[in-house]
Amino acid sequence: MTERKLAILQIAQRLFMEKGYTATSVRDIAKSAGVEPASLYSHINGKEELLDRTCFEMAEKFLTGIEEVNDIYFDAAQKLKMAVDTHVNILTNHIEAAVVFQRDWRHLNEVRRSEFIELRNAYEDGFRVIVQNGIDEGIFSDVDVKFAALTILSSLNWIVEWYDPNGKLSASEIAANLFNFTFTGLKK
Amino acid sequence: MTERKLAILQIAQRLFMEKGYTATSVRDIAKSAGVEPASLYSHINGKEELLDRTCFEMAEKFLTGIEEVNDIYFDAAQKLKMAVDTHVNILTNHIEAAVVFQRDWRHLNEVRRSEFIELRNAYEDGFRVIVQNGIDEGIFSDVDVKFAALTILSSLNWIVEWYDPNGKLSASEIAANLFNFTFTGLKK
DNA sequence: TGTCATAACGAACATTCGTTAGGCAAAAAT
DNA sequence: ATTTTTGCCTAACGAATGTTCGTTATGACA
Repeated sequence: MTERKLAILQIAQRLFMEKGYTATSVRDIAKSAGVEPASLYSHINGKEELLDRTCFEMAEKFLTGIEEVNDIYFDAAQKLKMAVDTHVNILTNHIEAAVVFQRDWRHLNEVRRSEFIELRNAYEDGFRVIVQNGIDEGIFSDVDVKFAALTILSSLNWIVEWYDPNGKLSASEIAANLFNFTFTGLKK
Repeated sequence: MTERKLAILQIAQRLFMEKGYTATSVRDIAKSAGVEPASLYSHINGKEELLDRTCFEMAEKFLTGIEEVNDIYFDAAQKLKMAVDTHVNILTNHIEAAVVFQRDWRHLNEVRRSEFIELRNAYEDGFRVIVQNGIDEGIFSDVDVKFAALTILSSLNWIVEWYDPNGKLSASEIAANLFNFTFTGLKK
């Protein structure tokens, strides 16, 4: 990906975050890039490519993260800590892309949307594995695994709605708080 | 509000839920209502009215709920239980409107968006009061109040992303699970 | 010097957008 | 029985949508 193309992608992500994918026009993006609308098409295939790249690049980051955690660590408490940490880090380090990833994946075309949902399910599965591990190890209480994983992910995902890079809580503080909260909610 | 107007509003809410406010056209709504686009304007002032009503009617429901809880109950644990219960009930009983309320309030016009955010803050404040009560009563551990309230609300709000009226978990089971999880995460 | 790739341009494309105007038939109110 | 209201219609509006077109200036490389 060219430097210029990357710059355009980032501009688009910022606008998508601010106004949403559908409400952001190609002309908006062009204006922010200081270029005529038609000129964008020297770099991209179309508006949807910008959404597609954003969603799938983020999905890959998340998925790689959870796979590493489940590969490397053994103890469920450690795994949970690392998974939360990784999630919060990816999210806060790419906040614009993360917001788009969370909110606008619905506007992918049918085929890509299906693929996206599969990746998302795989990621959720990674968290279910952790919860199940904890139960098997006897350190988590015997909760509904699916529900617990979903609730943890709720807290993690909602961060995009309030995270402020200049706010008083740093990414690692947020991660620590969230691990503490979810772990206490789970442990026996 | 006329019967017909209410029907149109509900049709719009279903479509807004499925495709998002911006991606739903007046023609889509008209088609679903079995009517020509122009005919809708006998009943509504414009597309935005449908979004506006949805957002503010839901906001009022939530706000009334939390105010009642904080008025009636005394003990923080009871309050939390009732607040979670009320939230889950409003949400599951009006799932289409709830989804729109969650996702599309950003597309309100500037003035109404500000008003909406104020209501939302007031609601969050209601939860902060509960957490603070619990700390003062000595039954909750000494957490960051703002952060805790936000995390609880994350779990509650994320329900709209996965709730299935025909799923295996009923609204009251969801509420019970969520209270259990958040309460355990908070208590000393 | 001639050839090619890059990145931009202005103009235009067909389509869709939310909305308005004006009329017409049936139902409700007087 | 006459008037008014209701609910819908067809037709059209101006604006905005994503995208394609042919062209051009620039600069690297042969």
